[in-house]
Amino acid sequence: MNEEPQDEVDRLVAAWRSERPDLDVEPLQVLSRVSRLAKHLDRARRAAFAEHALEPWEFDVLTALRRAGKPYELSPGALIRATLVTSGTMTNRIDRLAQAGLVRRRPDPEDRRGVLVSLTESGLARVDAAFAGLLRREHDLLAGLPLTNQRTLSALLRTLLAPFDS
Amino acid sequence: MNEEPQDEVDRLVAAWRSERPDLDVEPLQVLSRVSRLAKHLDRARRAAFAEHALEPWEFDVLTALRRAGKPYELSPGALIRATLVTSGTMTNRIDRLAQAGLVRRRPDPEDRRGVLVSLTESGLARVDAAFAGLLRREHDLLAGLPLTNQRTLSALLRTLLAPFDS
DNA sequence: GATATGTATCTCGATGTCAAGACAGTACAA
DNA sequence: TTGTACTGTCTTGACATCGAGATACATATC
Repeated sequence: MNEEPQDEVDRLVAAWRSERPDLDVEPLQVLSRVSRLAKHLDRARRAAFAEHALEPWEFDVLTALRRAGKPYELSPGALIRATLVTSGTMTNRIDRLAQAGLVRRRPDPEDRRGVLVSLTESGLARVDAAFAGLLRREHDLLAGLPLTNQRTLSALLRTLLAPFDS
Repeated sequence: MNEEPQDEVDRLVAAWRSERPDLDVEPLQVLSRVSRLAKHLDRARRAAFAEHALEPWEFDVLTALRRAGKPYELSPGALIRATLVTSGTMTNRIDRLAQAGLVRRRPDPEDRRGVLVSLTESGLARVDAAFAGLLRREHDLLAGLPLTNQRTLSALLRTLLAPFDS
């Protein structure tokens, strides 16, 4: 009845069952895997971006702008919502991206509290190259999973994610 | 044919399809959801641990020791492998946990390079309380998903995770 | 048993993040 | 139109992390 452990979470769950047989540790099967997989993905992404001399945080901001479409311009507030970081972090990120010549800041003509951040030519080129590279790598990571299974997986994850994004 | 977006990733994918129709962004359906969900989970965990005055990093180390079973003792190296952090980070974590009276350090009698870290009484009590609280919350997060679906989900995630943990 | 290579842990400096709060500007109700 | 609450951005200080390197000890090879 007992299967061989196939990943670290199988081992982790088995250890808990042995130490705390009174607890229902079933939730870990899903949620610990999500956390651990995300950690591994972070590392893989870091490696992918290194080829384009980009940090993951730089990529996050640049892609948000890229997705916005021409003129590739968003407010810091919109960038905050897109990247799930705090305002202090975003100010710092924009500063450094501007310093690196990848984005530009200008006052919002409609709201004098506001600022608009846009991609430079160089920022656009860099993010497009890095994104293509990332997709190649991510495609490889998923190679072991047939497309039908990928669809099932993303549908289930969407159910879990929806309450947060509502 | 076009469904309503149900989470942030649906919107993100739609934006990419519109901006870069030449690219196959299907991998994002799975992998972006994993990353974003992990980020939300981190926050939820942080909130759960706050009730027990524990930080997530403290919990990570303490649970690794707890799972080891009596005498709740592991080397820093084993803790590093269990938590996916670097050695510098782990030294720092152990220092602070020892300061807080939650773990104890002693020289490894078998290997004079080595050290063994173990839970104190107080550390054991804290981690057991926090773990029970975490499971309650995680159970609630998964409440929307029938157990069969949870099983499917964890099996698919395991397939993705296995190569990393080999 | 001497030398070389590997392993376990710690130290240190740089960095990115967060939380809290400051400040300027906007929106709306009285 | 004045007050009050709210919004958008930035500033600051504390903090956890990482990466590189240092140190001490262990193991393998000759």
